[in-house]
Amino acid sequence: MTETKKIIPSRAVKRLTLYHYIINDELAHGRKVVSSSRIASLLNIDDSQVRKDVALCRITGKTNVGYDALELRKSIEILLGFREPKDAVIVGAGNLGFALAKFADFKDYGINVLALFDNDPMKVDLTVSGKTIFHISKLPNIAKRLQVEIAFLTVPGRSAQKAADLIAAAGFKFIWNFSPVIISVPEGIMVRTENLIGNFLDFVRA
Amino acid sequence: MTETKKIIPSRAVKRLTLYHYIINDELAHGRKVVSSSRIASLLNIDDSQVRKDVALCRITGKTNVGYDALELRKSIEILLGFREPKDAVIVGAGNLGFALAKFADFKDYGINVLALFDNDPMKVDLTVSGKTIFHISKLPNIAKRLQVEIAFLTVPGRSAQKAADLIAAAGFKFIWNFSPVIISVPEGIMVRTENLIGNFLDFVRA
DNA sequence: TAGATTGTTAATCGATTAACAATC
DNA sequence: TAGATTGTTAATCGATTAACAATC
Repeated sequence: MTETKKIIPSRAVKRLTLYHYIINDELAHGRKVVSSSRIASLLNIDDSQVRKDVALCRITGKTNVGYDALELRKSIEILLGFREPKDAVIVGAGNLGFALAKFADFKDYGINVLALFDNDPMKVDLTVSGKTIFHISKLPNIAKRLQVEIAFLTVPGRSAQKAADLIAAAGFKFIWNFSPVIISVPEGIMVRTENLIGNFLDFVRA
Repeated sequence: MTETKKIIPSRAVKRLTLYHYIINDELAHGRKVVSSSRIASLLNIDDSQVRKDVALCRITGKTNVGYDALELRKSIEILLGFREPKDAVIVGAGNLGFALAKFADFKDYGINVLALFDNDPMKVDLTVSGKTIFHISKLPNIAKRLQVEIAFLTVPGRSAQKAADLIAAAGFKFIWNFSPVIISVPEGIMVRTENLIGNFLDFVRA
């Protein structure tokens, strides 16, 4: 097992998600058609880039008009799997964990948060957006019972590796890491580090 | 004014930030030297990529040994401007705003959060990590007084455009947008949308 | 029609990877 | 020395942009 199949380039997945944001907004404003140049100008990208990405959806637009917004939205949802919900748990019930647990938009994109975990006994049994906080020691049992493979790691950097070890031992396959630390995991487990600081620096650097 | 000068490629900035995470960890474990292959294997990238990025720092390693960890760390800090703190405020004092306000690591990377803003009167005058929450109506005054140019936008999607309008009107130059919405701003203001959902989908897509 | 927009190919651009001489 | 690592050039790869015929 070297790599997940990747028919759609990473960049395209990210852009298509942004197109989906835009189409939602266009529809909310009563616009039923959206053109490649409209999307492109909102994102400051090339319009032929948009058309190429849309081609991945296997739909066709109307010459002189643009794309049917509902049709394009639906195609993106199918292509990117918004309609095949993926379960996840959050490890670290701090503010960031709470924010992700409460993030209503996740559901629209097929991300289904089931529960939170923390090592603070004071937090255990509280609920956030209807999701229970469990003690971290329950992670292996509950993970197995719920068959969940995805963990969001929202603990402080100094605890990240230890938490990752627990997550790995509990049989998870994907760790979405929000801490500014590179964690090591056994072969076969995928880690994605959300590099907030790097993104910020790339953004504001003079 | 079309574009900020960009001597260092975006990708390199992000990778160098990750190298910094790694060097911190290596030093914490008493390792004073770090090689390109060590960094590369932790990040699953090519080792010549690492050497190329390091070359941007204008330091040289030791053949047969690697890079001096302290020297490389310092060079990255200087190159990326960690030592020239940038002030910012947070608009939206929800869980995500709180998480960013409390995120201790920001300081190490030159990100200095001064205050938070919210439209909920109940939150006004509370403090988070020593930072005061002000009513959103105070944004123009305080922004001018503090000379701050960067705003982190952490309100829900449905309020994002409205909040962005206030931020733009208050004279900010950079908006780091965490909501799943593409916001429109006047010419001359930079927006970066942190595409969490896109990143997630790119990560776990089968 | 004239004008606007798609779909797609070709050209350009930039980023990653491979290779290897130089070095200690 | 032998082995490991850097620094750098060349080769490859992939992504973006330009261009334009086809269409309504």
